[in-house]
Amino acid sequence: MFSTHELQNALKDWAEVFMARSMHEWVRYVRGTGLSMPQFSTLMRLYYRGQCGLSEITAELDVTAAAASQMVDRLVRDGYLARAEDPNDRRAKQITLTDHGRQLVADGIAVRNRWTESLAEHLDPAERAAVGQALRHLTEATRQLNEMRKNER
Amino acid sequence: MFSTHELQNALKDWAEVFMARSMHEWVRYVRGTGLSMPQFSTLMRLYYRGQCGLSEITAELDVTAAAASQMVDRLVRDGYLARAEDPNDRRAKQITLTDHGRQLVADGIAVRNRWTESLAEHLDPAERAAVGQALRHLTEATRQLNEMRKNER
DNA sequence: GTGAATATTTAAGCGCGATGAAATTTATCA
DNA sequence: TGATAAATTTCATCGCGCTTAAATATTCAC
Repeated sequence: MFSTHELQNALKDWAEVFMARSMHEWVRYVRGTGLSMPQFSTLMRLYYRGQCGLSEITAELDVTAAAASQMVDRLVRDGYLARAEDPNDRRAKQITLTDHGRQLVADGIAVRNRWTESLAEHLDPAERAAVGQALRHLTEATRQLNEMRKNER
Repeated sequence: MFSTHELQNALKDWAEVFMARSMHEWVRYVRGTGLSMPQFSTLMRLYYRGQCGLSEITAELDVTAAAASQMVDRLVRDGYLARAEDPNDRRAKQITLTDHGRQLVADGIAVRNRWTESLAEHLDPAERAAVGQALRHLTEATRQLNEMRKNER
C-alpha cells in the first residue's frame, strides 16, 4: 500500500514544503542580524562543532584563504569571533566564538524551534506518536547517511 | 507514550539535521551556478508560483524596489528572466522565467531529490509505510500553517 | 482634468565577498 | 642547516546587493 516510490514522493513533498518555510525564515533572521550568509554559516559551524583553524573555514565555504581571512576579520572586528594562536602549530590560528556570537546563533535556533513547536501543536493528537516515531527514524537515517558521506571523502 | 513535548523534540532534532544537510547542499549548488542567494530565491519563487510583478519580488526579498529592479536587471542580462509589460497596468512589469532559468531551478530540485531518494532507500523497509503516512500528515499541517500565516498579514 | 498615489527605473555611493599575487611566519624533511 | 611546504595575512581590484534620492510613466480619485 505504501511503495518505495510513494515514500519517495512523500519525502520529496515534505522536503519541499519544509525547505520553503524554514529556509525563508532562516534567511530573514540572518539578514536581520546584519550578517551575511557565509558569516552566519561560519558562526553556526563553530557553534555546533567547536573552534577550528582558518583552513577549515576556508574548506567549508569553498573559497580562497584570503576570502576566509577577511571574513573572519570582520567578524572579529564586530565582536562575534576571536583569534588565538594554535599552541601546536604557531603558523595556524584557532578561531573561537565569543559569547556574543554564541548568543546570536542560539537566538536563531530559538526562532526555528518556535516554528517547529507550533507545527507540533497543530498536528492532530492522534497522529503525534506516529509522526514522532517517523521523525526519529528519519533523523537517524540522515545521520547515518551523513556519516557515510563523510567517510567517502 | 509520545507526548507533545517528545514530538517537539523529535521535530527539533529533525530540523537540525535536515537543515545542516540540505542547507549546505543548497548553498553549494547555488554558488556553483554563479548566482547569489537572493537571485536564486527569486528564480525559485517564479518557478513555483509563476510570473509576478517587480513589487512582489521586492516584498519577498524585503528590499527596496531599486534593489529588486537592479537584481532583475542582472538576471535579465544573463538570460534567466524576461521583463514584459503588464497589459492591465502599464506602469508595472511582468517578470517571467526563461527556459534557461527554469532549467536551472529544475536542476537544483533534482539535486535535492537525489538526496531524499537515497534517504528513502536507506530507511528500514518495515518502517516505510508508517514514515510515509507521517510525512503526509506533516506536509499537510505545514501547508495549513503557511496558509494561516499568509492570511494574518 | 488636475493632483496625488503607484510601479518602476536610474544614478551615486558604500560595504562585503571573492580573486590573484605577493609577503610573512613557522614547520618539515632530506 | 637549508630548501621547500604550509597557514595565514595584506593589497589591489572587481562585481554584487543594498540604500537614498530623484526621475519617469501610468493610474486613480475627486
